[in-house]
Amino acid sequence: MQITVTTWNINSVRYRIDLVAKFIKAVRPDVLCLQETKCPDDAFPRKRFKRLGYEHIALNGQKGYHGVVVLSRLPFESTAIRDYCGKSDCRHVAIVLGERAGLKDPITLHNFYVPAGGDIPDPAVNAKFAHKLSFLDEMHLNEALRPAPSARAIMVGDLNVAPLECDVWSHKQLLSVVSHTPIECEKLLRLQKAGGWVDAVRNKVPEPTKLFTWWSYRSPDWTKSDRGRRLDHIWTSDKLADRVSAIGVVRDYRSARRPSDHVPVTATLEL
DNA sequence: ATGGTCGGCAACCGA
Repeated sequence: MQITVTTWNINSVRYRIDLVAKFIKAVRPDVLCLQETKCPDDAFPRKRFKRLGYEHIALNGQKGYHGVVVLSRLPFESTAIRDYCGKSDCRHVAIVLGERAGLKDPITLHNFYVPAGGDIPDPAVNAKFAHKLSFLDEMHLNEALRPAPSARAIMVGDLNVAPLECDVWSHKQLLSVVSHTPIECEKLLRLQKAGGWVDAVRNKVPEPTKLFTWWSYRSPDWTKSDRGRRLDHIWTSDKLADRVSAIGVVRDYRSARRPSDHVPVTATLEL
């Protein structure tokens, strides 16, 4: 049995619903995890996704900001939402795929949207950066994000950190740019290690090959200089690490009409 | 060195 999982920061699911539909028709992932849906749950385009084959939907959205969702062709056993940093700002949703999806051994899947952190990389003067660091600390300490060595789990999302030198267009020029500062890279890699997570994307596209999933809107032509960053991630628990057979990053979606600034990242698992 | 662009939602916020 094969399962494909996609993560994509869509920057308004309603504004970009046709682009998502196009991606679905081309790739047909079993599980589609979106971030920055910017959509209250009661306004979420459920019917459109059901028609596209995604009958099972785990929502955590709100008006205007942030928001995450897991859309699944496979039925799941349960869903969970957790608040971070004492805020109900819709940055996490989890599901468990189990018997109903045809899996004897269940898989827990977490979908995250880590705070971007603002512009100034100093928590003393920038509350947004302080929030981001606290969020990463809470992820580090959360027992639910430390699966047992025998457990099957997946973590995806816009983690808003490009932790490796080859995850950014220029390591030196981005050392003091939020998303690639040493403190956030260390915190992300620390929680990855503490949870026993394996970077599924880097297992397939190893260092030092550059790989990006995001290009700023503030660049007249993103293809000319290719100044991207790898902010979107797919990790698996150690138990699943050798089950990942393919990774796809579809850069073309950055060139779509009315694109998101992020592109979809897809993992194929052989179960 | 600086400013550059998005979407939501109706003046700026968050990115």
